[in-house]
Amino acid sequence: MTGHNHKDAIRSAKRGLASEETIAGMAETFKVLGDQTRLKIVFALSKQELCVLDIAAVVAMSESAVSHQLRLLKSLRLVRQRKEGKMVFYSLDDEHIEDLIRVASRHSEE
Amino acid sequence: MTGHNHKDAIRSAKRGLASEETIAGMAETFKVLGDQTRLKIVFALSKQELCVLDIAAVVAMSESAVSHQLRLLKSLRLVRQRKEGKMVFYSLDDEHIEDLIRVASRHSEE
DNA sequence: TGAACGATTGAGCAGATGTTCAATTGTTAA
DNA sequence: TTAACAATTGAACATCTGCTCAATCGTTCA
Repeated sequence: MTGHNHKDAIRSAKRGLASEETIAGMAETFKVLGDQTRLKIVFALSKQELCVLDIAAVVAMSESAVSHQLRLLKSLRLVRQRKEGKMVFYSLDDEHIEDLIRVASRHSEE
Repeated sequence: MTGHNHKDAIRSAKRGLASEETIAGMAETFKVLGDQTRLKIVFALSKQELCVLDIAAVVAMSESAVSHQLRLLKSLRLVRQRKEGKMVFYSLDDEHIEDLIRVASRHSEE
């Protein structure tokens, strides 16, 4: 009689689940960090603001590729921009992101 | 003379960057959590072990879709399996993942 | 044995993703 | 004004992703 009660297990597991909205938000956050180019950009900006060309140099990607990714990061409010002459400086606009990166890097280095 | 020194900015930003290997590992972790189905599976398993059918019920996906995702989660060692009769019970196999979820959910609920 | 059940697998497909390339915008300096 | 530079944009493209569907495997039990 070591049976498994599906109904109870399902009910209990559903209770532990976050709301659809929260899940969607979390997945979006993870997804945006789940790309090497974007992750490097976020890393680079965590120390200082940088212009697009500098970011491109740091992450070793084309100016255009970086610009596309910055647009995405900006639309999700992870990043903020400041214009100065013909340059546009980007910086992090989300203090939680650095926490996530810290936890994940600890995890990856084991 | 409020000029911007590209060389210095790039050099300094590069220093702050994690190793290619670490970046790749982190991106992979974020990517695997950056999908609603997988995120729900991880959520569900954070409370208790569950068989495939129960997981499918909880995340409201087909048995097949869930099985495919479980295979991926297992290959990345986020999840572990235990056979019992004709059922296979899955559970979390990575204690860091729950930290990440905790941080991200705090982030998403603001 | 064979029917039922839980789980896995592979092919196929539609949609999403990330980069490149070329064109373009806006700003500065000659 | 023109040339050079920084950045952005859109189209095109190849690749990747995640699901469905049907077939299959393995186990239990009638």
